[in-house]
Amino acid sequence: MTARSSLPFDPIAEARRQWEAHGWHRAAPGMALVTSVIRVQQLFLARIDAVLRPFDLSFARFELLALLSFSRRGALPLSKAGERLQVHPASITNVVNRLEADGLVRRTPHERDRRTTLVELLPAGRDVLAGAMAALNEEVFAHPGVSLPEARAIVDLLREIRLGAGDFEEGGSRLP
Amino acid sequence: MTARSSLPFDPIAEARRQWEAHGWHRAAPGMALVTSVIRVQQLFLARIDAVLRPFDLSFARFELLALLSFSRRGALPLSKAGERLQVHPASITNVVNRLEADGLVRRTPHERDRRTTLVELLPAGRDVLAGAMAALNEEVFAHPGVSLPEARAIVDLLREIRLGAGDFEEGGSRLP
DNA sequence: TGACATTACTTGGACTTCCAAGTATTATGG
DNA sequence: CCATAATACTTGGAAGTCCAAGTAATGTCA
Repeated sequence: MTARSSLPFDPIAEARRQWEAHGWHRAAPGMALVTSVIRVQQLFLARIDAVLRPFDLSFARFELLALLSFSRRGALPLSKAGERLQVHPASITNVVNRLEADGLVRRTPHERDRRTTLVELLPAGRDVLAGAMAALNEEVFAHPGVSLPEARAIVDLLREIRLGAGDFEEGGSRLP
Repeated sequence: MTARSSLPFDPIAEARRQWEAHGWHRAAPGMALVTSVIRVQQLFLARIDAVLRPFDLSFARFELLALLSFSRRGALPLSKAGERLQVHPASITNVVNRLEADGLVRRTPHERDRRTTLVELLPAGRDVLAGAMAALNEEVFAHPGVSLPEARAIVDLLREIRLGAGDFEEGGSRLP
């Protein structure tokens, strides 16, 4: 679970020192930022995977179940799901295959557009999701490792990065 | 490269709305934090991979080359490298296999401890690293998508999360 | 209408990461 | 000293991701 023994020093601070020592002053802060984000993501994902393992879910599979449960009809085109979860179409196919094999969702043809396939949340999927959601909320999301104001601050700052990267449009309407 | 079309709204804000609507108030901020970190990591990693592709390097391979270049003798035990890069031993084996096949590093037996294998940076590896480092610094690290004070703020906040997760010990000595 | 582009999904392959188990070597304690 | 534990690395397998290419269906424009 990437839970190696803890180091006697901050590896990112050490890396920054190396960058400065080599004269890469303009890049050092960005390097520290990028490396920090990657590392914290690893830590979060390790915790998430550990919590979801008893439910036989990966985070990607959990996200798809959650997304479907929030949709009006409990069903979405694969393309819409991939767009919302920001993953490659092939990955969606893979995730849906797994969930379908476990009986948590099923594929349904689209009524008008025969290119499109819908993923539909099944009752069994809703049950598994409920348990996984409670566990994740309690064991990970409720204890992210920083105070509430700090969490808000990080989310706001990271939002700027996502916006700058063209992840979404500022101030759009609702309606997914 | 996970560079799907941009959404007309912020998917994380939308998710938070769903959490609140379901009464999961205690978990909503943490959910937004965790999801933000995961998404920004994907964005950074996509940019990094694109820049490193011409050098035939993954970020993991780049990190190992950089780590070796910073070490006094240009060589480290596999175990030390894995510890510093915070990855599974099997992953280090894999990364070293790739770099060795490309002639960028080589394995060397440890003089005293015959269990241990050293990875040694070869001149070809140093050359490739120099180019990749310049490209990464210029094209990614120098433009992380936020201002310098904001970058510092994020690094400091994320440091708290890493520290709380037992990633490293506060105020240790230098010496990697 | 009919060629051509676009969209939606699937498939196969290359990579990567992790875990579990196995081999080899070194350290430890009675 | 020797059985046992711990450490270092490798291997094989399961998952997951992405890309490139392929099939099928729909849209577009002359």
